[in-house]
Amino acid sequence: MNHLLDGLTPAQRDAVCHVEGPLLVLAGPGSGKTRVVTHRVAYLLAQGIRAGEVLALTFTNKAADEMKSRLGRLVPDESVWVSTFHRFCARLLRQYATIVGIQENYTIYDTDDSRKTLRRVLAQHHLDRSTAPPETIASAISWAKNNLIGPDQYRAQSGNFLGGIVEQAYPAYQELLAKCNAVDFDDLLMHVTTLLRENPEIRQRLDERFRYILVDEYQDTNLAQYTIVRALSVDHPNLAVTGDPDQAIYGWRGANLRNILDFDRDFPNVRVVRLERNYRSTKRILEAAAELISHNLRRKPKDLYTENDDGAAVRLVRYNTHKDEAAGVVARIAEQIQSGRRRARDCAIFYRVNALSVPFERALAERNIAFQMIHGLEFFARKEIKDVVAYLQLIANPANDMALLRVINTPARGIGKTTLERLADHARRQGMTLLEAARNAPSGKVISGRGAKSIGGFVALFDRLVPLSAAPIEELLGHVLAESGCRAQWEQSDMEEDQQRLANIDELLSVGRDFDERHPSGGGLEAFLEETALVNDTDDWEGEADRVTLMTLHASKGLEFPAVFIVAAEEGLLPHERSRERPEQLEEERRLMFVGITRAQEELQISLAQDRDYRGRRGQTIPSSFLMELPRASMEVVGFGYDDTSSFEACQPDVFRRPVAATAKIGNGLGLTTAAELAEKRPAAPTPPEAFYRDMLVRHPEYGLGRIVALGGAGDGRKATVDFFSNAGRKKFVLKTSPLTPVHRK
DNA sequence: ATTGAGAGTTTTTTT
DNA sequence: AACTCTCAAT
Repeated sequence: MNHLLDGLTPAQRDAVCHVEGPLLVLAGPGSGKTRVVTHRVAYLLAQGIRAGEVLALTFTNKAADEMKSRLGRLVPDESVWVSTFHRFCARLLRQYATIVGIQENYTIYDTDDSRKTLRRVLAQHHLDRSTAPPETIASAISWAKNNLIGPDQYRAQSGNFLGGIVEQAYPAYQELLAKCNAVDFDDLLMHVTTLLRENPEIRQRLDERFRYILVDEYQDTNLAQYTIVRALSVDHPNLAVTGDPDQAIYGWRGANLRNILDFDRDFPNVRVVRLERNYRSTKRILEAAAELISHNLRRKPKDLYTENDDGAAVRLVRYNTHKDEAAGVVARIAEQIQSGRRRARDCAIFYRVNALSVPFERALAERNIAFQMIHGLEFFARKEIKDVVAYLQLIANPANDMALLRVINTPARGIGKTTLERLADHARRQGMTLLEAARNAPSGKVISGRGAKSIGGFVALFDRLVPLSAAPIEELLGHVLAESGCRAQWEQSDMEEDQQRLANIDELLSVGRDFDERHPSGGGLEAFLEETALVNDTDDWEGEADRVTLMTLHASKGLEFPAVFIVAAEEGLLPHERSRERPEQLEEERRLMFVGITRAQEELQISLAQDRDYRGRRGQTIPSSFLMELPRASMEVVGFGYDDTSSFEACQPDVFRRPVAATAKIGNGLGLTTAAELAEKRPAAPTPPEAFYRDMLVRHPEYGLGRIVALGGAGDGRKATVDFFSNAGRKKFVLKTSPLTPVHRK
């Protein structure tokens, strides 16, 4: 057992050796938290506690996988249940579904399905023309669920317009979910809290079963998660939570900082361990982080320190334009790679919003530096994947109307909008599911003869697939692809897009095969669907690949890199404009920057551009107010008029003038591209919109070569539709402002 | 039933 | 700038 304690500090050892009773580990960034948690689990097991009594909960699959693999190395023969909150709840509900009023074969709706369900509800109640966008209503419902306010309990404040709509929409939405035998992500948590609250004997049994519970990133828990964890720690209050209030960045998703701040009030006998020594960053970097976060008022002060070297000064750089910023950052990265001092994988670029990645992607591509982005379309959110998975969902849960709507005319079977509306009408009047309605679709009267025939064909297809539901997943998928005609449709097409779809489908087949291999005795369709619903591919960021990483500040939590570049530190972006109304939100933005800074091990640069194109508009920027809160005296400040700190203040909001001399200084001896170099690279005069014609070959800096297949509009509004030869597919551009250039053949 | 043009939207994100 | 959705025209 001694090896578990080797090399630990006294504080870390305290936490690891804590067995009975509540434990709060306040762990600063880079303080070896994961190590402490895994060693503690191993220690518990060494004390004779059975692995089955231990439950470790995380927020993300990535964190769960990380913990699992580190535990696997420490105690190879034991298997502790490590899971995300949602997966844990999904499992429990599979077992206790009927008690909370759903059936065991329930479907988990992702954001997309849940949004569609809500739209349907709004349309039915004629609320869809209200001024409240579905997005807003959805987040209000989500907020209510996370705060355990049920559909019948929701009451709008008088005079609150949005609240009034939500009060109507929420119960109707919930009813429609129930009818489809479906739950959304928030329901997974809310149903479990109901289960535990209304069934004391079940609660007690589970409390007994999970005697030792660990929760990671406790500062990000919302009321529902808090309630679940508390309910399971009544008779056996061996609850160990780890977290850092300064890294709470999910307040906008319902996380409640009070959960961690008041933990000692909930569990009076709590043992509190503080891990404040940082093993990750240089002194200079940690200093900057500490100074910044000290401006938050709503926090428990803490002493961050490190025995690491001073390291290089943190750099604060202002560039002329966003393009200069991208070129400058990338030039610096390129220089480090070329000189052999770093590898691409050592460098990361963080930004506040995804849209800011574009200039960096282009600059990296231009220099042929490999990069990976954590972003965008998740694998299981792609249309073709969702379509095929929807067939499986419908087989598993025939009440799932959303799945039926998705597949009934995919591929096209001549079942149009009118036919569907009548079918839905019929279903609603008869109180049936859409599938039931389709089965006895009254030909002639309600639905046209042709429509009824198509519907009949679909029902027959469904009936052919159902008997195969117990087959291995890969085989079932194969049948679905063949019988539905999806595969044939894509195979016959010569569109690049459809070829890409086939490739994605192959990927899905291999996911199925992998599942089959892991569940040789037949894991069950439901288990497979649960897995796909609760996974997304943000999780498979490859830490191993030798590539520069681009990601949002949010995504950076939990990671570390030798060299970090935080870009676009401008008012309105960081802090984001939508967070300026309330002081708590501003503090959260500050924490977000704190998280970003503390990812850096050796080198940190924070930058901004004086002029930035954003959302199609060009404008002058204002330096982030957070820059004023950094220890500038010990930093290297570049590009703020004169390269010294005193003039920094002159760049604050009211003054924008930039002496011409400063332009040259940006690149001076700092490994950055000089202004002159940048000017050379700037493209020649743009091609006028009229010069483009049909079938013309064009080049896009990101998507590569393509052919114009359609043109529309005139003058500045002239648009072109381009088919790219790469797998970017077909895209549309406003010619006046697009980066498209004609390709001239010799 | 498919296509096109126009309008409106655009934080962060797990699950 | 670019995406998504909606409505109208073919």
